[in-house]
Amino acid sequence: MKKRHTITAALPYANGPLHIGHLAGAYIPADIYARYLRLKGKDVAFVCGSDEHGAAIPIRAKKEGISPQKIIDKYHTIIKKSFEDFGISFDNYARTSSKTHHKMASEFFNELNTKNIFIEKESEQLYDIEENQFLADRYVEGECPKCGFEEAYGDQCESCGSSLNATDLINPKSKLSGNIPSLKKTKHWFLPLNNFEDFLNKWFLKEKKDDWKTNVLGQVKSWINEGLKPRAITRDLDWGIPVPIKEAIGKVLYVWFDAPIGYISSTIEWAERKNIDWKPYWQDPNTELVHFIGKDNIVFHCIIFPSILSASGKYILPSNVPANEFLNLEGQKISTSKNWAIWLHEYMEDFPEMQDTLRYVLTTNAPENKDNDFTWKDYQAKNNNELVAILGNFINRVVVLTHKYYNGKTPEILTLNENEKNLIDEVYSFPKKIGVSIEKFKFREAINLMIDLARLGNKYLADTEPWKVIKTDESHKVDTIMNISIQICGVLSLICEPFLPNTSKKLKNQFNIKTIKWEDINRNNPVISNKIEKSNLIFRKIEDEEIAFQLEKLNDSKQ
RNA sequence: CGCGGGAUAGAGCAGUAGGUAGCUCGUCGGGCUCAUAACCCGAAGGUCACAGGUUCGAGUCCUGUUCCCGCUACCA
Repeated sequence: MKKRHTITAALPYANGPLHIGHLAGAYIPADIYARYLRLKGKDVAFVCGSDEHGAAIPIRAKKEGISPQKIIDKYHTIIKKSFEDFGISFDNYARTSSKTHHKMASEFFNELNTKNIFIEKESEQLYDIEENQFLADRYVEGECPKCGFEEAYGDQCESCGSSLNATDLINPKSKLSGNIPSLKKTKHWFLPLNNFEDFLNKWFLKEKKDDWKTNVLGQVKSWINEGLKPRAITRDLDWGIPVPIKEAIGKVLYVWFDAPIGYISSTIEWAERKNIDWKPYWQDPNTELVHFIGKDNIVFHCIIFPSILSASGKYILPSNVPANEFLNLEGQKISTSKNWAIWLHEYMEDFPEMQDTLRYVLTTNAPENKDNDFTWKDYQAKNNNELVAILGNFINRVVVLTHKYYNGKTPEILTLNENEKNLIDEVYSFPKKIGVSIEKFKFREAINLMIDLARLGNKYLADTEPWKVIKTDESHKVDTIMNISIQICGVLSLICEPFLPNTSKKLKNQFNIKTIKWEDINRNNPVISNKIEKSNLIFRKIEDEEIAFQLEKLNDSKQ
């Protein structure tokens, strides 16, 4: 029985397009992991989808003067396209507005409600009489009591950053009508996380979590140690999944209650399409569940969602949550509202066919342990000095030499000396080493190893100098040199697949290599064919002007 | 304010059973010329945020301080 792996990547919120931070934080690492496991022959379900509920979407819709449905349709389409462009290989990309998801989330609520897991509490909340609607904190605007900023939200002041209660605001106004909100009683359903402290403690103590990232583990432990409180999982809002009980008319499920369930509904959609049972992917204890997220989502994936899953009793828990830190851009925080970002759909227009370059740069510079900075200059340097000069150039050298000396036909190995035997051993040790790094979620380390193999190839050519040897080559030494070099290219074409899927495809075509299982890449099974195609360069240099243009564009669009 | 993470060569990062500080890029010098002026070799460059402490010995352990990021429960 093949081991099952359920891999999730954070559901992107469908109120804006994707930027490089999204890619670096969750989607590229998740994609590398999923592709690698598939190459190992594992049974993988890699799922994601658009998160289309929550208060921010109707607010955005109102601002743009269109319906919330239009907003989510628009951004779902853009987001989905970006994932396809960048080769994020989801088995299914769903949306939380789907029927499947509404049904699943409602069932979850009902199941836990029937089991009396929730508690109900009444509280007073701001209400807009004219709109006949309760106001989520985000719907209330007013003067910040701490800094005096006049457009503070009910939950937070964007100016001074303090957390607020909507009732603290001076001169509060409804964002819907502009009216002064009044207070009205309302009832909500709460998930009493305090009842889950024992479960969470056991879960974290029983299983050794030494392999979890310190940032994730530290955060989770601190939350548990501080003591957990009940958390409201319903909202007074008209956008979302209706709370599926009679007495809760006009209320919807809190977006963070339904969103993680979206991973499950996405898996269900996929399984239905494939006509297989989805349940083992979420309920078989032998399945390994991994959530890829950014550090802002740690509490939801390590405390709240596991509590919900355990309350149901049928589900497995994540075996790891390798959350990344944040990626900054040119020294500043990426910000959608300030338009300080590199949008993926714009990148594709400016750098068509160069998605692997961005994948490469974002992987080598991934914020695995701490916040990192993306700069255009670094992007250019990594492309020109590493992808072009080391990987692309090595491939090109081998292709050119093979065509020059052998017309594109692969020569045979005659004899191997001690150095070459060792070299071949080393070449075929890379898949294993890279696999170890990927399984530890050290993607930066893994991709550097991949480039190291190209370095090894360059060094081998420099050391053996076939262009000199060929002049007096009575013993056909060059045959062996080129055969080994071609094998290195072959191995590269296979092991770069998780990181650079487009490049891998090109290389496999050029060297006539078929995809084989990761474990089968070994010296008993030389990765080689008898013919090599001539073809275009696989990477191109990026000129200074292109970088200057991007920097200018970035600064011009800043708001 | 509380909690968690981070601070290491010009830049980006590794580095815990505590034992002469590493990698990539950049810079400088040399070699090679098959290759996208690419490749290969060598060198320079760091009081490991700051201040104390434990120790024969601290980037690594302890205490305090500073700065950056996140969380702090109705933004997602």
